[in-house]
Amino acid sequence: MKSPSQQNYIPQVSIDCVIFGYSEQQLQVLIPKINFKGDFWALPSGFVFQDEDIDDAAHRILRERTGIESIYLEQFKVFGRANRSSKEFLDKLIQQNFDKLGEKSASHTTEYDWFTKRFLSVGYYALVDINKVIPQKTDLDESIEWYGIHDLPQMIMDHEEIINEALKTLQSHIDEKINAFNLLPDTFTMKEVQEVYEAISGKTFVRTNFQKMILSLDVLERLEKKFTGAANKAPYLYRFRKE
Amino acid sequence: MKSPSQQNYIPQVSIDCVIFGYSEQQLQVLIPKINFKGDFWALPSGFVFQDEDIDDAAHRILRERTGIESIYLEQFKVFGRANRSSKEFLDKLIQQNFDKLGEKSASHTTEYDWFTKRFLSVGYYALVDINKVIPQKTDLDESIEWYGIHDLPQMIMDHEEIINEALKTLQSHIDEKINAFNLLPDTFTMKEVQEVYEAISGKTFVRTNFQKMILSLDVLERLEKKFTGAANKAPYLYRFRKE
DNA sequence: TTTTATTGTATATTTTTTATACAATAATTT
DNA sequence: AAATTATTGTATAAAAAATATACAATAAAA
Repeated sequence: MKSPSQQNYIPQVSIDCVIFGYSEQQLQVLIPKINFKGDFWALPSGFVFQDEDIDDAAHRILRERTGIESIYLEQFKVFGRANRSSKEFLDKLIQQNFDKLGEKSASHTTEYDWFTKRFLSVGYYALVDINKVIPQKTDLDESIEWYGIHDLPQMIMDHEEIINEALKTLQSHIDEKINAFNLLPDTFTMKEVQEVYEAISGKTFVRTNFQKMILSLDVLERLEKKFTGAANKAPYLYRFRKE
Repeated sequence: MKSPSQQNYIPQVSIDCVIFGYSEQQLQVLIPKINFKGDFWALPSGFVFQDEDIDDAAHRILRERTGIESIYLEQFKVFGRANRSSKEFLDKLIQQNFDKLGEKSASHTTEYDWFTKRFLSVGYYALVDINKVIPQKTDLDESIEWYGIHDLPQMIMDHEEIINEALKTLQSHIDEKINAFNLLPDTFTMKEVQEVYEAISGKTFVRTNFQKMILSLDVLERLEKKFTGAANKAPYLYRFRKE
């Protein structure tokens, strides 16, 4: 990742990504822990090159973080409160960066001017098959891991609010856009589909009616049965049909 | 309106407003004609001060243009294609501004540097009672007028796309947010409500069922009857109840 | 062969949506 | 003053969708 101090980015604009995965009957969010004393976590983020489409920038950032080439994402909101990045936090962060990048370019404090200013952040959410993701740490991160949506770590600034807004948007999109299947592997059982929908919406569904509803969407094709080894009937596998 | 060349704005970010009104059974959009040869129209727009909430900036811009203090608005999308402002168009526009603002600050071409760069535009849509609006022309405008959503003039850049996106968003919001009443005066008949809903959605509704649906929302209070002078029963007036 | 757990399918019930009929009203016409 | 007309408000019937319930099919274990 290139240093953000270079000037071919659009200034004072960042992209924050809420990367949703699914496992253990819960939505998961991929979150890096930033290398900064105080144990803080920040959403995967990046900047927009001067000659780059904003959607392309989001795809690029997500590719860098997940290793996935073709990723499903939706822009959902711009966060632009004047005081969204508290001054104290930024001061500390710059000091920390100063230590790390000191040799390279610490001579001019003005290089960091753009960073002390207020940022507008464009929020994107992504839906990925958690098994396909190989989380990529940057040199600003201490770690990058999946966290259950209801077990989030302490986020910087307004990043928890951004996650909550992403979730609300996903919940409202789930019916109209039929995008929840992006959270699942290529093949899956009907039960898994139901559990994903329940994890997203926070509601439970009656199995038989849920199946009828999903099949009426006419987007699934049924494959062979799945051998589970359990003492019961094997469920059919389904695949999302993209035309 | 202050000159955009001053540096206390967030650079390369603008706010574009789609101001919806309603009259003559059609959605109307308030659009200024820019003072620029070639007959071009541009959405009312503005910039964000460094210490200003982005929502506040949108409110400020709308106040400047409509004269209305408290206005209903929703942020709906960021437009950030790299080539969204064609170079040729901008070159012409700058030349034109150069003529107009020549005396003041034409000495330094660099003052206009920020303007030649690509902009990210945050789209907001507003809903207003068209009778309460007193359209305000700025010194960059030749005129500012209402246009039927289906009779738009030739818009610059991607502004027609922005209007279409605003309409799509409004259409999807109309049921969940119950905001269509912002387009009507304080009191109105049921028929007017229906016509507004039809103008927004592009669909027609059966009168009796529509009335039942609206009343079931439980947001209207019924007032006196309205004397029309016509040879028929006078309709009841309703008022939107804000609690 | 019986039991068990779970899936797939059918059907009944309830709720919501849509369609239709008609009474109430107020100004105009006769 | 009574009949006519246009439009609103209300009730009800029909259709569709959503929800609840029952049960058959399956495959492995007991």
